[in-house]
Parts: sequence; C-alpha cells; structure tokens
Amino acid sequence: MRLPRSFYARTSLAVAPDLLGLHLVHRDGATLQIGRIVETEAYMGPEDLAAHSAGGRRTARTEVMFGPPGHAYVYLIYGFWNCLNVVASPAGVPHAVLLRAVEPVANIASGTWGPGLLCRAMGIDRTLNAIDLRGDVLWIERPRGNGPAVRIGTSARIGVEYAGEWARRPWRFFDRDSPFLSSCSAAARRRAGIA
DNA sequence: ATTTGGATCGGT
DNA sequence: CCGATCCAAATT
Repeated sequence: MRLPRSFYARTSLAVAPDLLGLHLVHRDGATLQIGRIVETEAYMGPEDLAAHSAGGRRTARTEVMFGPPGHAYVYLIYGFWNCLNVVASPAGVPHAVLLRAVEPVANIASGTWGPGLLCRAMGIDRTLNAIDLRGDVLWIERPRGNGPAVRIGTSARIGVEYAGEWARRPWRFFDRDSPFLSSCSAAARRRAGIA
C-alpha cells in the first residue's frame, strides 16, 4: 500500500524516522526495484541552514520543496551523483527528507549505502524530480505485515559542517541493526558478508 | 559571463 | 586526503 498523502504532510523531523523499514519502489519498465529504507536525514526548511531551502530560498532547483508533500526532490551533487529526497510538510513549507541508504529487497544489482549509490543502484535520476510518490513509477509503501520493528539510532547529519550549530542536530535516523548504512566501512560490510 | 563550492564515494 | 567531474547560485 502506497503511503497516504497525510503521511508526508508533517514536518520532515516527524517523517524521517517513520520512513525507516518502509519499502522504496521504482518501476523500471516491467521490473520493480525495491529497497528497504534504513537511513534518512531531515532537512527542516527555512530555519535550517543545512537545507537547500534555508532562508526560504526558492529557485528552479528547490521549487518542488515548496509544493505539496509526497513528491520527489532529486538533485545532482558533485557533478555525478543524484540524491533522492521526499518532500514533506504542507505546500509552502519547504521541508524534505534525504534518503541515504536502503537494503536491497528486489532487483537491485549494486551498492545502496549512501545517497549517491542508492540512486545509481535504483535507477533514479533528475528525470524523476517532482514526480508524485503516489503515482506508478516511484513510491513508498509499508511492507506486508509491517516488517520487523526497527531499532532507531540517531546522529548528526553528514557532510553539512558548513551549517554551524544546525549541523550538530541529531537529525539523521538509521536502523541500528542494518549493515547497509552509509557510515559503515567497506570492511564492516565484508565482515557482515555483504559484497 | 564568470566564478565558486557542493546534503558524495572509493581508493590511498 | 584526493580525484572524478558538473550544475546551480551568487557575483561581476
């Protein structure tokens, strides 16, 4: 079942931990690529200096965050990595949740730890920017039976040192039991038996 | 028109 | 730490 619009119509701080354990699904032609979300970060809009929408900055790139919740915000970073965000909060409040890692569930070939690799592995790029997450191309759903309970860990967000005190807020959320986190070293993954 | 720096990653 | 490699935003 796709998540209802109301799920997304809350602050990114509320949405980010609730996304853990849910399934991100991308329809690529006839195949469904599925990943279990295990790491997210909340970006809290105008007052959050780490957010692209800090200060209410409204540009062609950030525009989708000002629209209705439950849409995708996909942007290119460092020249070649795509990053996927979920737009949160009612229209006019530019909140977003960055999806940082998933665990492969179906039809995923390469690594999914870290926001750039996640997009590469699931075939997500800027052509999907602004797409409605209640459509039939990209969506998030609750797995059958809700899946196992998630033990949630938190930390400061990654790669936002420029944001001063905002960088230190514990707005990164992850499944403590997942070996597929972006902060896990390659060695740790090998120990866990993952390519 | 030009410049600058970025919500990354893997290898060293 | 470095390099790969490019777009958006701010500045001239």
